[in-house]
Amino acid sequence: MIDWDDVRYFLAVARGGSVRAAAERLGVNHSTVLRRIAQLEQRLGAQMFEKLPSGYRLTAAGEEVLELANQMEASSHLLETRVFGRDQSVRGLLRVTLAPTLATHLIMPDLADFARLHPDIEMEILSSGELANLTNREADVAIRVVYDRKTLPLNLHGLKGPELFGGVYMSRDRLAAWRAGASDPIRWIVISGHGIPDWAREGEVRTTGEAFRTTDGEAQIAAVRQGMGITTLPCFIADADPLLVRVPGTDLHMYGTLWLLTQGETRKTKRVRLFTEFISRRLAAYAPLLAGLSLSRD
Amino acid sequence: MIDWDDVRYFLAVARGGSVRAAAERLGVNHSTVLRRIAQLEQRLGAQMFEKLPSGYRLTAAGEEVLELANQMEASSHLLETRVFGRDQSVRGLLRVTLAPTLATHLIMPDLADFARLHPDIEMEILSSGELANLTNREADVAIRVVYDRKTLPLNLHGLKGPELFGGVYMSRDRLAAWRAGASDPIRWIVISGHGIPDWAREGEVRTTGEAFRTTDGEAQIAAVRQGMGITTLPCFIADADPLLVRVPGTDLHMYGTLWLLTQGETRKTKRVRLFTEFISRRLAAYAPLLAGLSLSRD
DNA sequence: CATCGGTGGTGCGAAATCGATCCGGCTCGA
DNA sequence: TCGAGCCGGATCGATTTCGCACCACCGATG
Repeated sequence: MIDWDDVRYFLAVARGGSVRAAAERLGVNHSTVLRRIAQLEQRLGAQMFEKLPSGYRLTAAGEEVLELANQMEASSHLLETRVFGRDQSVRGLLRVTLAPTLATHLIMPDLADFARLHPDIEMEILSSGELANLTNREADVAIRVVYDRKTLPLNLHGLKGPELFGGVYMSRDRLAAWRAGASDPIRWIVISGHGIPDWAREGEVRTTGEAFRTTDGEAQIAAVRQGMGITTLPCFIADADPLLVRVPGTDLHMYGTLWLLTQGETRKTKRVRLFTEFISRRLAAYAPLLAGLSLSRD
Repeated sequence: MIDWDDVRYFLAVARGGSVRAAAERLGVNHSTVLRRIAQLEQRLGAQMFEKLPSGYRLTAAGEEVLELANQMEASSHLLETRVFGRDQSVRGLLRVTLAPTLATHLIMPDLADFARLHPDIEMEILSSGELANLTNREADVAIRVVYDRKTLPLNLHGLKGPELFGGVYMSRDRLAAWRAGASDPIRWIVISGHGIPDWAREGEVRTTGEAFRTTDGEAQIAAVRQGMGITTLPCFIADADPLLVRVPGTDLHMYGTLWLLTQGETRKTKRVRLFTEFISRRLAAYAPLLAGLSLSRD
């Protein structure tokens, strides 16, 4: 096997026309160039230069080598430019994964702010349903709601965020109608696969009929806004929605805790550190909202 | 400027999955690999591997490097083969890879003849189990048994040889004992991982008990010679063995076709042409033996 | 629980590489 | 004609690199 670095010396000689010129360009002693060219020729079993008194001149074989050496150089340059300082510099790609509801209802404005603040960071938001795998480097940072701290993967580094509370909600108009004595059925709205938590059944308003099942959270919100019935929602979504009110007689309940998760080596990069610091400050500011304590308008 | 040879080390680690595996593949000490990877990462200013207890794993930056390192390797291989292809002298190295059974039981005498005929050609026979990679120039010529022509690599040049047949064999003494009424169990002898082909089950002699499994072909032959039972073997091996006979009532079956494979530029060299012409003549002469038609002694 | 085979990491002495220097040959122009 | 300024090549001591022998760690295994 040839020493790839010898090809670099070969290129310098082919371009400089002499061993000494190549040595100067490479910043090494000319005897080093001499030895490495000799080594390359010996390993390839071919003469690539005519050793003239006026310098080194490419042979026919050398011309062919030159072509492929140029290819190697091109790849090497691409390699360097693409990756050089990738970790230290701000410039580069940052992938963030989070739950869709968090993205659309809460922190998308903050992501936008961050992107505006750091135009060199190419951002990719992965909020497509299921959890991305940090260990496989599908994402660099994950923002997750964790119900039980013990379920956190041990190989990830976690930064604890504020706690997230949920409540029982219904349409403001529907509640008014119910108070006025309307007898239309009020149904439970649930996402398929999920049940109705016990703590949500204690309100004054009684439901009737079968549950109304939706496929995802957005449809669930739409349904409750249309006055379809009662559902449980995170406070930060429902409290911010003027069409929704908490069902009288119900309490809040903790959904879980927000965690910023990063992984191994990627945590050390500048981009990831910038993002985690930024977003954790923003999350901290959201703490009252997330806890359901910001009912200024009600 | 990075040391281009470090990229070669990088490739080995990326493929081997660990520093030690890469070191073995490169034929150097693992601490050397460790140092050169560290040097490359430092010069590029980026982490290319996560240093896990289970080994080195590519980071996102490493994935990008890998792509371009592969390009460099491709150019390097082309460079080597191109130069080698220009070499028209008889003197030099010629590497041939073939299946171990072919080497030991059939064409080693022919390789010896060729070596005697061309003392200036330094020969290297690679018959260590797995297929050598011609594209990486691990070998110049490959002699392979090909079961399906479609599986031939498209980038290689193939010269078709004779067809290879196999049969069902057992020990001559064992068959005589069976005919005399001996009731000792006769077992199937198979190489671990291989099954018993349907076409081999049709003979007069019935097997009993569990299969007898061996790790390689040589052990298989030794077992059948000891009268352990019945097995399938290429005709050119078994017909040449006076201790073995075909099981009555069984037919021959085609194993595949012998192919002489050469690669790109190396095909043009004098040494390779000399060898392929020589060995294909010898193989053609073996055609009856390989087809199982030379039972002069039975 | 001990063991065993795998991993990455670390000093240290040996070995290979490099750099400085000198030498001879060639060319070209004063 | 002769010396300046190139060139490649050889030698030798300094420097870097490498291989070896360890260590700690982890996971599987008996």
